[in-house]
Amino acid sequence: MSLELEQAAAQLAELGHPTRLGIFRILVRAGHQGVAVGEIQQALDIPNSTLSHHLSRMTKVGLMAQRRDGRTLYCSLLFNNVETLLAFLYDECCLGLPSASASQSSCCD
Amino acid sequence: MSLELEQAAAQLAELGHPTRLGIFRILVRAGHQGVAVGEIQQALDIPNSTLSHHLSRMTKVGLMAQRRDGRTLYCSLLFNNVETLLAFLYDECCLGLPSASASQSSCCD
DNA sequence: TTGACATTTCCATGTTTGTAGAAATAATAT
DNA sequence: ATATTATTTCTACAAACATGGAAATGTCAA
Repeated sequence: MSLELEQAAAQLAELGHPTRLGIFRILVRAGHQGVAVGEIQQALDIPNSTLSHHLSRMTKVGLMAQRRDGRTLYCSLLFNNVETLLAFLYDECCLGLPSASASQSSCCD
Repeated sequence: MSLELEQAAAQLAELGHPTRLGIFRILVRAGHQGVAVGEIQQALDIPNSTLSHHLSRMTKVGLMAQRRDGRTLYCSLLFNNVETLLAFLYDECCLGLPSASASQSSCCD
């Protein structure tokens, strides 16, 4: 089983949790500058230890990164990696089809 | 937390497992006609009960469906639902950005 | 150098998952 | 009826995960 697939699966597994998908959503909207952990906590209203656990998981698989500024930590999405992941899925979905390039503009009908 | 997000998270969680992502890959390539369970088993070389477990999970969240023809069961991707899922992610990623529509052609740089 | 703030690490606990052998079910052929 | 093929359900168990309280860490301000 390819490393690429293992990597994609690991990242998808992290996105596959309501709270973390919610975090993802917030991070996307925040753009490259990122959001403070505390801001995420306020938005989602969950205990700090629980949030921290989810953030560290997402960081571990390369979905986001953290950078400290004074006493607040900013989280920001690793957009490159997210795009790689989505590209993987789209390749599997559309370009992966034997006849896709020739006969169809979209495989998902 | 919205139902749409819960649904997306549930489907992503299923894709977030190497074996199941491998199944997904096979199903995509098989197109609408689908693949026999036995064929998937041969391709992945895992015990029938383990495979069956993964297939039922994927079915449960609406990623695929099964249809019997004689004594073989064919599995096929629910392409509509997969596209909905990918659209959700893409919306979150690109259209979700406040300034996306105005200033950028892609958010994932 | 004490106090407040922001966040993580540690710890404990209950829940879900992944795995696979063995038995059961379904469909077909002889 | 019986055997064969195809697949699921049952069962059990270890490993991983999710949750959150409490204590620890890092940073700044007075």
